Amino acid sequence: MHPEVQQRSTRQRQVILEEVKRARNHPTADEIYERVRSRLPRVSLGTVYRNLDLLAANGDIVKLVPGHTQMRFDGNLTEHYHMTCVHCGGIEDLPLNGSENPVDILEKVTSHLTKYGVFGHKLEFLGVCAQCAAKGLGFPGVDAVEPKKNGKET
Amino acid sequence: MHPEVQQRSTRQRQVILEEVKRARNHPTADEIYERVRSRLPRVSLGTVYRNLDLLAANGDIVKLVPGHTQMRFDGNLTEHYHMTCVHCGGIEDLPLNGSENPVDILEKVTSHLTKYGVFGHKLEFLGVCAQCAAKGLGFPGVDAVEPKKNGKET
DNA sequence: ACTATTATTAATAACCATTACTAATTAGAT
DNA sequence: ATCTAATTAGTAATGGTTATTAATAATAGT
Repeated sequence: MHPEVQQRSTRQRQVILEEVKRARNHPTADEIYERVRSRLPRVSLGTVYRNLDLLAANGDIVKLVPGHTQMRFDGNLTEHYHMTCVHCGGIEDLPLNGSENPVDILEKVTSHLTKYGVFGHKLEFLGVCAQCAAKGLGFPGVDAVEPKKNGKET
Repeated sequence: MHPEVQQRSTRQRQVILEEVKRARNHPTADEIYERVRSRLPRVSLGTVYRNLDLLAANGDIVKLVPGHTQMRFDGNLTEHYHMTCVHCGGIEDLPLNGSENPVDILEKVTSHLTKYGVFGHKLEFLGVCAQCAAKGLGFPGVDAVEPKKNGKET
C-alpha cells in the first residue's frame, strides 16, 4: 500500500496505553483522561481520544463500540431480532424461519454467515454488577424503581 | 400505587404512533420527526422525543436502546464477553468457565440467569444491508475501506 | 356549555460525548 | 544541529438528546 504513516512514540501515548492496560473496569475516555491527567497534568482531552482510537487501530487495546448510537424505534411488537448494518448503521429485522430462542438463532446464523449479509454478532449480557447490587439495586421492574428527576419512565 | 398520571389523547401523539407503526425501517427520532412534520408542520422535536419515550413506556412501540452510550476501552486482548450493568452502565467481564463459543455461553448463562446478576442479554447481528450491498460495500476489512475525511482508522 | 385544572405543546436553551480545527511543539531522520 | 511532518494543547464545533418555560388545549366537574 501507500507508505505507512510513521508513528512516533510520545510520552502521552505511552501513558495512555499504560493506564488502559492497568484499568480493571473498561474505562471511558474521560476516565482515562482523568487517570492520565494525574500523571501528565497538561494533557488534552482530544489527545486522549485520538490516541485511544490510534491504539485500538494498532490492536494494542480494544475499543468497545455500541452496536448503534442513535435510539431507534420499532412498531413491531412481536418478538424478533435485528441486524445492524456496519456501513449505514441502519437496523433491519433478521428474517429467521422457525427459530424461537436466541440459542437456536445464533446457531443458525453462525452456520450460514454469508446469508443476509451477516458476518458477526454482538452479544451483550444485561445484569446488575456487584457494586450496584451492594447498594440494594436489583433487577429493573422487580425491585424499587430508582427515582427519576422528572418521574418519567424509560 | 399513587393515582396514575392521566394521559391525554393528542393529535401529535397519535400521529407519532401512526408513523412509527407505518415505518418499515426502525426509524430514528429525527426520521419520525420529519415524517410527522409533513403532516403537522408545527410539531416540535422535543414533542417527538417525549412521545416516543411515552409510547415506548406504554408498550405501544419498542425503543431500541444501544447497550451502552459511551465508548469504552479494554486492555485485555484475550477473547472474552462483557456484561453491561443496567444501573450504572458499567461494563465488566463475564466470568465464564470452560466455554469457548457464544452458543455455549448463551446456553450456560440463560440457564443460570441469577448468577452474576445476569437477567438478560442483547444479541445484535452485524452485517451489510441490501441497500449498502447494492452500493458495492462489502464486509469491513475484506473489501475496500470506505474513504474517511481524515484518513483515520476506527 | 363554562370553568378550572393540569397534561401537553412549541420553542429554545442546555447538555454531554465526541470530533474538528489551528497554531505551537517535538520526535526522529538526515 | 537542522528539518519536517507527526503530535500536541487548547478550543470551538457538532450532533443527538434532555431540560426549561410560558402558552395551549384536553378532560373532569359544575
